[in-house]
Amino acid sequence: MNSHHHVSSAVNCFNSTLNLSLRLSSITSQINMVLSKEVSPKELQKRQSPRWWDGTQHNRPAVVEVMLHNKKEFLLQIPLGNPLENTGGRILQLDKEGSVSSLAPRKLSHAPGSDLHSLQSSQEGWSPSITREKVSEDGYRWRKYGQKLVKGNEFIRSYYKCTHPSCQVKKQLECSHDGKLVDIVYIGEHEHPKPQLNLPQAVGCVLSLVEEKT
DNA sequence: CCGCTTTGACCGGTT
DNA sequence: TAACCGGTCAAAGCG
Repeated sequence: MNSHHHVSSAVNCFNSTLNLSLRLSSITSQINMVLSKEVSPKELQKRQSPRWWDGTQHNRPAVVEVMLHNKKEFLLQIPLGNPLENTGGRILQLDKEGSVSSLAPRKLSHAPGSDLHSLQSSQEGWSPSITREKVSEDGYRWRKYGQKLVKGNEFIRSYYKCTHPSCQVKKQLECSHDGKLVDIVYIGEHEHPKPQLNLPQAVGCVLSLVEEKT
């Protein structure tokens, strides 16, 4: 629970940071993203759309190790000059052994009423439950408005909008065939409180940063 | 009936 | 200019 809280805080903190960075991207010189584990620039490039950076040396992101809430994290610093303005930051979720997961396979993906259940059940360790619950891991409600298999991508990308009236925040996620969450992108920032839930911590897998380095 | 997902079509930016 | 591609729309279907 404590770790949940920490994770949640970290998520919020970095979502804000990220979004702010994006907004001010014309001024700032870099964007930070939180990675669940260290990824090579090559791997990153593979996962990102080519629009993010062209893979040339000078555009390579730097992975920086930091301590965050007593946890070891990896920050990805992306040199601007990449057209990130419209895309938002990408938070990679490279789960190693299925620690993060649970998007049901496309057909089954209905998971109705998974709203609170999966969240609550996510107390075991923390199965992130980034499924299609209305109230998601980050505490907001999302509505899916599309999905697509992006060229060159191994997995299908799903598009979600925040359901809060007038909120324009979107997110994209990619899940592997067996339902494991692979990738999340948040676009924009919420300027409204999270919907009311009595969730202990609507934590989720926004970051699979639970490396529990002790 | 309502809110959501699904999914093919469409749009606009990029090459 | 056209082809390509990622993102979005919206009708249909579902629970």
